[in-house]
Amino acid sequence: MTETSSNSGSGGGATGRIGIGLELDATHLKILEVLRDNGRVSVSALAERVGISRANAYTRFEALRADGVIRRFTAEIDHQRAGLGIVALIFVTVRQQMWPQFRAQLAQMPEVEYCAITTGQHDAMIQVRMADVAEVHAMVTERLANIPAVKATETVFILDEVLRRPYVLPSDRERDRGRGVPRRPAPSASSEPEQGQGLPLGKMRFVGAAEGRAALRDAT
Amino acid sequence: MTETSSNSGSGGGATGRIGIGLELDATHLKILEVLRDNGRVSVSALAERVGISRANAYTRFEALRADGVIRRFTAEIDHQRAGLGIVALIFVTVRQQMWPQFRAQLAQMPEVEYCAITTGQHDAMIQVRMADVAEVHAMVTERLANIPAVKATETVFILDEVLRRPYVLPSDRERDRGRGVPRRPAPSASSEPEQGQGLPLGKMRFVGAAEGRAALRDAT
DNA sequence: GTTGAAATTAGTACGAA
DNA sequence: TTCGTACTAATTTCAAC
Repeated sequence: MTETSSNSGSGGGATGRIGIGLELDATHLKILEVLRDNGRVSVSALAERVGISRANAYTRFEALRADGVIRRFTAEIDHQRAGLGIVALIFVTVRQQMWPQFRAQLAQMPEVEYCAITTGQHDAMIQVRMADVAEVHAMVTERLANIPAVKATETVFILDEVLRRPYVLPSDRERDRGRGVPRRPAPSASSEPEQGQGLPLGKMRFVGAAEGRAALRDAT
Repeated sequence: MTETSSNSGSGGGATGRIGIGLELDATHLKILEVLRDNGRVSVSALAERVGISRANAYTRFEALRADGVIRRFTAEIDHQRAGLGIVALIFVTVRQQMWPQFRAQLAQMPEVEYCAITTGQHDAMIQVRMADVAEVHAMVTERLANIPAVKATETVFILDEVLRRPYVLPSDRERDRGRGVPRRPAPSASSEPEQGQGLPLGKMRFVGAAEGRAALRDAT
């Protein structure tokens, strides 16, 4: 069997446990880098690119998959050609007691490509792909609106997808090899950059959770 | 050489040419469906699953890649394990005349995973992955703020990524069969709620393009 | 962790339905 | 077009180093 039986992936969340089952070194990151750009390389070619032996590559490759660092392999598809050229973002305000229902309903909407719980004015952002604009409208008004957990929605359309990188890796920024993955988020003291003097901070605005959530209870 | 020399992808965007070079039939969609869920299947296994001969599978597979319907193959990575557990959305207001500069700057930010031009209150949405919250702050205040094209930003953090499907296909909606795509945790009482007819349209809100958005497309 | 050889599988070409 | 088969080249596995 040559086939990589992919695990389900797309999972339960960024807020999950941090428990580390595999210590990632620079070689692991290099492997991830290669596989991200070309998920169909043979392990032999992978070993050659990373600069390790084949057996080592097989071991690490399987370890990464078994440990869940690699969730699955997938094909990136041109949605326009596939018939789903319309992309929309739907920002949802959820009744706080009904999150489980909201999640359950979401799982039954195959046209939803992405959903994240966010801080800020809204509670969640949903990304959908549709054949035309009318379908988006139908989706929002007929399906989302009928979910009791959904208190309100706000929809914007995506005019152009400027950038879509497969999956960002730490090595994208830290080009220095030999350093592994930062095990723990550094305390603000060490990593806090000298945020300088000429920064136009005035035009920046961070939206915390509390701000939007407070108004959420009162609003309809 | 078995390796699929992936094209660059992630490029100019969804607004590209619409010209259809390949008529996609049901078999093509089935192939895409299989490859989306497991980008590393051998063509032999692919042929077996789709129900066509190996030779046919090779032909169609290569046609889909050559025609650009399949942009590339990639590995889905657990960002938490890889050391980038913090996700943030940055909504950017862009000075309309300076859109090309904005794009150019964006291309030089490898930590940006996704960027889309949207209708609505803001002009663009950027998704970034970072090791910690401080890095997001640094990114926004030091890098984005210094781009002249950026007029203002608004940042929200992602608390949980509920759903992330590889890539939605048209066939996802047509199949209500049991083994469809939606195999995500829908544990609780999760059956069909009565999809009533009364649409609570009042709580819906569509946000159209902001003023002067027409100049955006020309400037690109 | 690395190399090398054996067994298996993948990729290609060609003829036939 | 699609299928089936044979041929060639590559990969994976497993062994010893």
